[in-house]
Amino acid sequence: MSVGHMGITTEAVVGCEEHVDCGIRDVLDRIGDKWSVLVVVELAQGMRRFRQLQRAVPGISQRMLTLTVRRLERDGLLTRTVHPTVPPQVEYELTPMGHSLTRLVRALADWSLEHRGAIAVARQEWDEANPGSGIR
Amino acid sequence: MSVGHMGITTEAVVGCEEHVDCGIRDVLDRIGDKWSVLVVVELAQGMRRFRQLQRAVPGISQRMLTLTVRRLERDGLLTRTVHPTVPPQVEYELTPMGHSLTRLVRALADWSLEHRGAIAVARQEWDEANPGSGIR
DNA sequence: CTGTATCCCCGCTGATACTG
DNA sequence: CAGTATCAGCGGGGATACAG
Repeated sequence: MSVGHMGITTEAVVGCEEHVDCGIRDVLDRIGDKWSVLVVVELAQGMRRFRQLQRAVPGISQRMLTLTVRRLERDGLLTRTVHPTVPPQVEYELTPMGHSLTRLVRALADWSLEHRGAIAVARQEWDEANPGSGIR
Repeated sequence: MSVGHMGITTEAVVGCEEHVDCGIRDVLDRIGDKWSVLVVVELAQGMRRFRQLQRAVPGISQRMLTLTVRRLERDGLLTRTVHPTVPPQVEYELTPMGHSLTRLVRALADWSLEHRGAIAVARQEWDEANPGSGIR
């Protein structure tokens, strides 16, 4: 490995003065939960209403969708617009910061698609070499 | 029915157009836990022994370090080398796939450092606008 | 030093019922 | 439609003790 990693990582490297955690836990605490990234990915395609979001994210409950969008709104990653109509109509849309997050999420998806095969193989081999280990 | 170990994910790639999850949950289930990325970041700098890792990752317990490295080993992200010495000596090192994950983690860190200020502001404003909401 | 084995708490999440 | 309220279950993760 070459001595100097060039490119976009300089900022993170210099910001990493004290610990191994260079703000990484901050991001993961924010989007590492079960539903946030999925909601963000759906909203990356444009404005969505509550019910639309729930249909687009298979398996999410009403409660968890509410909690997820609230937290994303709190962090400034999306906006929530209430139209005082009957029936009520609430629109969710990513902020510019939310859109910047989608680029990160895309990188995650790319990495996953690129390596999921190799990981599946590694897992199977490890499980065969370590029967009954209890590790998941 | 298990799809099998040999299939390389053409199905997933095309399926990415249909579902909001393009393998994103796979990655997050793998590195979205409390300690994995921190261990990976430390190992990005080179081979480490068990005790070294524990000292480098503040707050991690013996139990969680063991579980974390086991899971990373199982997924083929690091290698575990046991030297039959007294006292025992075990070395952990990232695989090439583990190193490729490092680039992803750096992107996370970059994004975090770039936006943590804005997020902190957004949170404070939201909390002031929504007192006693219970959202965290 | 490098783990295993238990116990246990707490918070995330799902399910369900209810409301404006 | 878009939530809120409440309860229950499970699993992640910490503390501790023990072992090779």
